[in-house]
Amino acid sequence: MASVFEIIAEPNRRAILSLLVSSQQSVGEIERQLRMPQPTVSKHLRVLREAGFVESTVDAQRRLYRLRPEPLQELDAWLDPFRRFWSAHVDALERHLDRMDQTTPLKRKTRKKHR
Amino acid sequence: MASVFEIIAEPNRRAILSLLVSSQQSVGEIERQLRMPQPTVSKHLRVLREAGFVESTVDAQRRLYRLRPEPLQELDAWLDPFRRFWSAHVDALERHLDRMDQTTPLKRKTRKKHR
DNA sequence: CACGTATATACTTTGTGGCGTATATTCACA
DNA sequence: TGTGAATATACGCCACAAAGTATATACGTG
Repeated sequence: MASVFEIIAEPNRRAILSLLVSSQQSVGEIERQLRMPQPTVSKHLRVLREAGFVESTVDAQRRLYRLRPEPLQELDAWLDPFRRFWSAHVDALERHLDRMDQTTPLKRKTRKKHR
Repeated sequence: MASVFEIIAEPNRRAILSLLVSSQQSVGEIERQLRMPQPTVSKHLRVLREAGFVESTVDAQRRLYRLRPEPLQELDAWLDPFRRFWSAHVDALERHLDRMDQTTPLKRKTRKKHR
């Protein structure tokens, strides 16, 4: 399992990531909050760790897992060209509507600029 | 196959999406540019279409596929809390380095504000 | 209306990932 | 040092998705 995309394709892993966004958690805490069996949690954490999504520190018998930003930033970067695509689309739509404003000056709400 | 995440987990599908970001393409054009067998292209396009990533119009025997923004915007929205997380981290790091600047006024390059 | 092109679909096979169950490891503490 | 808690790992099983091959469908053109 290589890519960022395959890692986050698994719902339980996404749940774990979302849980860790607020603060670090031990395996047991994750297990309880997400109601999933302990081996499942450990196995997914292993995958996440090896892919760089999380890191852990030892606290006696507990391991505290916390988020690392890099892999999700990579995903964010992948989205970039698509963002350009859809903002271009919004622009085109707005130009279209503005043209309609000129041709048919009716009771239309004032067009607001985006961003 | 339900979620946006599972859809984009497949490398060939990501390749198709990246190809369509510039402009719409027929199945044959995709087939040639990505060097993948025609049934493979058609099957992935089916998945992408049913998940709302692409739409097609008929041009005689050809079908022209183009991108639709919604599903990837959904992914973008999912990333939101994580963006807050890592920008908080950059802030903390900067505060830390700024503090070091005060305590050890050495030959450090001038700290630049981000964003 | 026969033929070639473009695309979609059906069927089978194969590889892989996730889960459950059991067990190993590590640590604190009595 | 033995016992229980917390976590990790090993193994077997099953579901599912991707790919390949073959075939069907739709359309334009001679």
